[in-house]
Amino acid sequence: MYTQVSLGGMFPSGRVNMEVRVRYAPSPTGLQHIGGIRTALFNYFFARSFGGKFVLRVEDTDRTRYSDEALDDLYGTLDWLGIRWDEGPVVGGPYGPYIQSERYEIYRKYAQQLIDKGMAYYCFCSSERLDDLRREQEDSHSSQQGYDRHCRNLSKEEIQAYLDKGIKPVVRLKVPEEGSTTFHDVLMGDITRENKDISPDPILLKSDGFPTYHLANVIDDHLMHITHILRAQEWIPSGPLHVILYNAFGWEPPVYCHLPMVMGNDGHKLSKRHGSTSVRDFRDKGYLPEAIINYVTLVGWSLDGEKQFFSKYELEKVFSIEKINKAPGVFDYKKLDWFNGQYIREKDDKELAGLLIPYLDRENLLDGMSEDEKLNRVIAIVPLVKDRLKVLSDVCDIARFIFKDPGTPEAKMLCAKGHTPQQELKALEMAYPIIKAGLLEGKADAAIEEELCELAPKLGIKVNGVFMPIRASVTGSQVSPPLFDSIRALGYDDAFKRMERGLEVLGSTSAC
RNA sequence: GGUCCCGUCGUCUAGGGGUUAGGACAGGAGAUUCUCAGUCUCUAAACAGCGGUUCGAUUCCGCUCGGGACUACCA
Repeated sequence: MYTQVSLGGMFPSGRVNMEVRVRYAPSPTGLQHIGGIRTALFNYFFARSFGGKFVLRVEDTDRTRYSDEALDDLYGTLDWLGIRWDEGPVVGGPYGPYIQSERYEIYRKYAQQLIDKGMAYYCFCSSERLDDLRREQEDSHSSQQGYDRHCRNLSKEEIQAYLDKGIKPVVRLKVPEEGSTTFHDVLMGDITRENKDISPDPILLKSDGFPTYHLANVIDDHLMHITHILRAQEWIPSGPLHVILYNAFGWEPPVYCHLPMVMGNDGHKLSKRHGSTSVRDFRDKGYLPEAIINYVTLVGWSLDGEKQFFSKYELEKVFSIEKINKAPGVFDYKKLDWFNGQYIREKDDKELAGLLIPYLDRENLLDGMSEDEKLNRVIAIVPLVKDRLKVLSDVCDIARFIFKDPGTPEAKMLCAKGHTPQQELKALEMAYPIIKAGLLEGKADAAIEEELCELAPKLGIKVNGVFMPIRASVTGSQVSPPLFDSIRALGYDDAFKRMERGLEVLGSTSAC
């Protein structure tokens, strides 16, 4: 036995030198899902790591669920993530069109080919009959599931009779009733299924003339010279079916690699009820593409279990299919938050300011400022917020007090934990002149801070009790960025006015 | 119901016939500190179970159990 680099199972017919061509083929029926985008990423990285081609194909053969918005979202999302496709809609390519609805005639032609070969047939069953059949099977717990092959052996005359009646047929695949079908999966190994357990004669061409996924995907993958199919594990059950189709056409199937699914914390397929699932949602909340890419590729894949930060560029080099995990993975929102925070902290102030402005704008906090003013003001506050952001939109809550008067605070708000309004009134009365004078004289923060701290023992309260009434007066909140920085960001005049207002509130309060 | 896939800390994972089973997030404790973050240190936490094979299994095999997917004129 010789040892050899075993890329064997990874290439069709063991051809190791061929160009890798993969595709991401979503259907534009909704916003791009985190799970879908992970499939796109895996395909993209796999292609890049082999210097191959990443093809985008739009599977819009279900015209009832199609939406323009979904298509825009697909392009917008990939663009935002920085995932460019080598061939596909917009950019074109040698095997187009890349939008399935524009390939209508192609599918009809190949379906006819199968009919001519006797490997597919017309079916005239009404959807009512099919519904009844399904219901019957369910009620009787029949082991026989699916279509009963009613039209499988219609004579020429019978077919013509139906056609004459104007009934629009569907085309069904003749799945062999005997034997078994095996396909190879890079991760899973060989997967075999008895032919009798394969969906009995699935529809290839719908009555509207459009193909179903099964037909379209096989034809397109072949015509587009796709070498590897990386798709979600939910497709495993139809793997043998697709192989039967390839065989029926006399084509060689590509190499399969079924990706583990992305689940919610309850172990079910990630869906809306678990939280945000569309990339657009994450983008709106202020997640960075770097964080999404990094985290999402880490569910179901890891390099060595140690390294956890990966740029897109690195992944294009280092991604490998054999390191994909077989087991489904739970999408951890908290961990995404952590990654996002890490990437936010890596930004320089100017870039981060540019990212933050749209969020501040969205809440009208920058009204009346020119673009230059906005940039300068926001750059100035970035140091205060940077460490406190999990998502970009957090900036609004953290920095709102700088741009908008929080209004007269409640007395309770002004009191540190365990301190009475009387104590806090005294504290603020004494602290205010110190801080005002200190700031105006340009004293060092540390010096002012020391003076304020010395107040605490004199008043018999905690240091926190000295700072809280100031903080809460100025920011309208018990949590804020560091006090002196906050005051400077706001401006002395406003800050002093708010402290005076705090004094009034405490002065007119007896208890809280 | 049938078919298929999966099974290491709560979560993402590394590892693999003999290891103190490693890392990260989340959790807990502490340090820093004007609050909140951030940062640093420490800590708790796993091989689903049962049978084999073997000198030795978490690792290989089988079964059980658990979880999931599919079972559309949707993809």
